[in-house]
Amino acid sequence: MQVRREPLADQAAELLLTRIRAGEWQLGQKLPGETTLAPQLGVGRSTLREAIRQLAGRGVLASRQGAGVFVTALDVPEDWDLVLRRADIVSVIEARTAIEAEAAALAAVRRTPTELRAIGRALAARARRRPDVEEHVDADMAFHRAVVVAAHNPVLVDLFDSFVPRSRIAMVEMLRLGTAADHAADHTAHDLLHRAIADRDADLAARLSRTHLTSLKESLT
Amino acid sequence: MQVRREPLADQAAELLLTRIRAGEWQLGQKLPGETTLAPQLGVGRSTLREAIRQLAGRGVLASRQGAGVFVTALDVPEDWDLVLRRADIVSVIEARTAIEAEAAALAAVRRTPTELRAIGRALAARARRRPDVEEHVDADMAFHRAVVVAAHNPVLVDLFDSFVPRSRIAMVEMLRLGTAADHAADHTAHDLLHRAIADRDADLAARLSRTHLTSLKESLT
DNA sequence: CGGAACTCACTCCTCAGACAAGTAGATAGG
DNA sequence: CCTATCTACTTGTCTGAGGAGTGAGTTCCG
Repeated sequence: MQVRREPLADQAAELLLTRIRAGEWQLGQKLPGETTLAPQLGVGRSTLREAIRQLAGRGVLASRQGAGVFVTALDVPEDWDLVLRRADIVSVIEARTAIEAEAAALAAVRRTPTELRAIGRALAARARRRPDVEEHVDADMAFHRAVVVAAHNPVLVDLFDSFVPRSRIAMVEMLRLGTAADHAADHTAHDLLHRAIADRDADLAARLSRTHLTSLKESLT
Repeated sequence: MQVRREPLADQAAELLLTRIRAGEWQLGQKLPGETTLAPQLGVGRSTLREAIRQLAGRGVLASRQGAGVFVTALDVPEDWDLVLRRADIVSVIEARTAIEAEAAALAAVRRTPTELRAIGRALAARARRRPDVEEHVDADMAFHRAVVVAAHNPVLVDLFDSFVPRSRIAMVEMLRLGTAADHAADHTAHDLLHRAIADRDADLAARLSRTHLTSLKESLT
């Protein structure tokens, strides 16, 4: 576990948010002035201002020149996509593992012939070599999505879709940074998953999904 | 309507957002440096920094010291809770199965002694008979949540929490409509899960979670 | 030739100080 | 009592300086 050095402004924002949630300042009330609050938190005034801006962007605070900074909401409608974007990539991959393994098992049982064909087409598209990294990642995502769609569960599909942006960024980065991508082994793994779903082998499909994503996780740490 | 003088930082943030949405910088790409962008927008560096912080709070931008400022999203999207409320309860339970089975396996590996004790306490509280159906459901949810928390993965916790309201409604309904609830068998199933996590048996923990939720799903159809 | 260690330019991060602009309560005058 | 002004306090903006992390190019060694 790496000790990530978080910017002071972010720390200050989090600290403020906890104090707001704790009820230190009621809704609509004014916070202490910047010149009071900054030394109290042990940061410079500009740093505190950046923290306030950050919370303002999230809708928690609002400042009025000459008057002060006011609390506009105590309960942040914790936007789900925001959580994902901020989250550690390892946590995201683990959640993806849960979703996709389950979906693969369900897909093996429920897939229609049409969906099976769609998975096969996505697999073929994925196998084509591309010079552009992003295109390859997109093709990979399309294959995985086809599997999830075949599970006939809209909740799982929505979950998968919400994971895509965050995973995409991480995978593009990983491939760009020359992490040795064993294309051949990668392709056989996907091919096996395709066949397991074709054979209606739910257990194998889940296992294959799991091992594939686990190795992805390990290559990211 | 009076000409409301908007702070420069807010104007800069809006301007940046429109340029991002216009596709001037792709998703995941780096923005020009502060020293370049500030004069270009006609504002000071600190003002630009506050604008960036504001967008960071909204999840559109993310800055990494030494590297630059990157686009993390082009738009802030839909409401997740709405999707769940509309969804079929079977789909929700299936998604819960995916999440909780994975979480149970991780919890078996990662749980601290404190967390194990918390799970035990939740189990004891759950065992106490209650006249009120809702209280029993809440106690059950608390137990399952304790397991997910022990998995040390904030994404899984948030996912679980988002499933709670919908699941709760369904379970209360089910218990009210006299669906034979075998309390004794139910309790032993939860007790076994507790022990599997105590014994660090990840495989067993996952299997127990899965069978428990599967039977719940079948009793709902 | 290949890879590891180093250098260095570039980036964001933080602080301090100064002044401008706006607000709201206190105050003085009608 | 009402109004206009004053004034202390607040946020807004800019500048300049130095600290710290990143990543690409370079050098050095086996």
